[in-house]
Parts: sequence; structure tokens; C-alpha cells
Amino acid sequence: MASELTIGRVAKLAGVNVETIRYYQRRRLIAEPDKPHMGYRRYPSDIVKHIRFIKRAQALGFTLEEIAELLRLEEARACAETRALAAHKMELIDQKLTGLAAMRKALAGLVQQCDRKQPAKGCPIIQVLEQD
Amino acid sequence: MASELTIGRVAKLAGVNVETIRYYQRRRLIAEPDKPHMGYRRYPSDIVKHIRFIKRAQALGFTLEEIAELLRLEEARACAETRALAAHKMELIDQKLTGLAAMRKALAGLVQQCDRKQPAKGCPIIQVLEQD
DNA sequence: CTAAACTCCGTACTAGGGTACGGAATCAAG
DNA sequence: CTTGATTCCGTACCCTAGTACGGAGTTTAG
Repeated sequence: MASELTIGRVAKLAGVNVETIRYYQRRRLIAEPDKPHMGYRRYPSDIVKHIRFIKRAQALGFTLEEIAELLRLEEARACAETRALAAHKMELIDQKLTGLAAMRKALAGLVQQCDRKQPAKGCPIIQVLEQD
Repeated sequence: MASELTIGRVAKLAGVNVETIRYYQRRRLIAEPDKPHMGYRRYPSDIVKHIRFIKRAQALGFTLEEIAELLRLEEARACAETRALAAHKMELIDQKLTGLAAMRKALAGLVQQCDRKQPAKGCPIIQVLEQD
């Protein structure tokens, strides 16, 4: 393992854009390989797992900044902190869920009113938006 | 009604920043008053309702672009299209709700695993993120 | 009348997560 | 060896919804 890959091969293997890898390096989410072999980077194949880690964490709702923190915690084997980060993220997701559910309910009510309304009484949705 | 207001008074009455009003003008969400009286805009007091309309629509999850559309539909008294816009927005919200609920569930599972795990078996959250 | 407050305008900046561009150098295939 | 693909780098740009800035002109209160 740890054979040497070019950035393009890493990108293909990880399913991301080359630019994304360069971006993650700038954000310090992944290390830049030490020896720019004749000016070109060579990556250990582990880097692909690393990128997949990032993508999985994103799918769980973490931002890149939080993922940087997760990676530090991984290194430190700090399970308690990791748990706390996940729990905190869960709370934020709960808040978003609550807000969206309220929006959904309000919209559903308006759409229903539209379907029940007597013609020539004006659009109920517009009326609600216009109300004082 | 329709007394003349300065931009600052409009902002205060509508509860937004002066810059926000200028921004809405650039986005063509609100009309720029015709007579820049000595270089200064004068707004009819109706504009305040108009801005509140925008803010209410935002609270329902509409983007400014969609709100521009809503305003056109208001003018056209096009209730059917308005209903369609609201229904579409509701679908998008449903999609977001589904995605967030999945995230929440995954995170909740991971946090629970953390609480049940035997020490020295590694952090379950990290393990899931690392998995192949 | 003077000073403070307000308004004008265009432009730049914020967050988040990348994508696109362009010229130079280098690598790989035929 | 030549051609085309890849890589390098920095910088600019995309989206959304504003906010901030700075200098000049104007209005209003004291």
C-alpha cells in the first residue's frame, strides 16, 4: 500500500475534482505531500480514504471547519469530544428541522386555503403575505 | 396615506437596514421612487408594507428571486401560479426535511453507540467515518 | 450658523464550498 | 520527437442575502 499517486488519480479514485483536492490542501484538511517530485505532488494511496472520510462527514452535515476538528480528534483518539461534536451537530439539525417543519405547515395551510377558496375573494397566499 | 418618507424612516418602520432597502432596489424587488427630490429618494408609505411582504415570504422559505416572482403574481392576481409556487416550495422543504431527518438519525445512532461502547475499542463515530 | 445626522453612490467584503482560468512546465504515448 | 494530457500556481469567480466602507453632498436640530 501507500503507492504513489498523482493528484489526478487521487481525484478519480476519491470521486472529486482535482481542484477540490487543492482546495482541501489550502484549508489544511489534507496534508500536502512532502516531496514535490520534480515539482509534482505524489500522494500515498491512504489519502483517498482520507478524502472519503471528509465526504462522509459532510453527508452527516458537518462543515469543513468541523471536519478539520474531527480529523484532529481522530488523531487524538478523543472519543468524548467527538461524541460532543456529533451531539452538538444533532442539536443544530433539530433546530433546522423544527424551523422547516413550521414553514411546511404554514405553506400547507396556505395551499389548502387556495383549494377551498371561493373565487373572486383574492388569493389567500398573497393576502397572508400582504396582511398588516 | 402615501406620505413621503426618507429611506432611513422606511428602514426603521420596516425593521430593516437602510442598505437592505438599497439592495432590494438593485434586485428590483422594490421600485426606486421617481423623483430623487434634490438627489434624495422619497418613498410612499406603502413601501413599508411591501418590505414586510418580502420579509414574511422569506420566513416561509422563499428566496428573493422567488419573492420577485410572487410580487409579479400578486400584481397579476394569478392565484393558481402562486399556489403552484407555494406547493413547489413545500416539496423542496419536504426534501430538505427528509435529508435532515436521515442525518439526524445517523448521528443519533452514532452518539448512542458511543455511550454503549466498551472502552479501548476505538471511537465508533470515527470508525464509521473511516470505514471503506 | 454650525455640527450632527442623514443620504448618495459604487465597490468590496462576509460565509461555505468549491469551480474556472490562464500560462508555464512536465509527463506519457505513439 | 512531438503532441496531447496532466500538473503547477495564484487569482478570480459562482451563489445568497445582505453588511460595511468611504468620501461627498444635504438636511435638520440646536
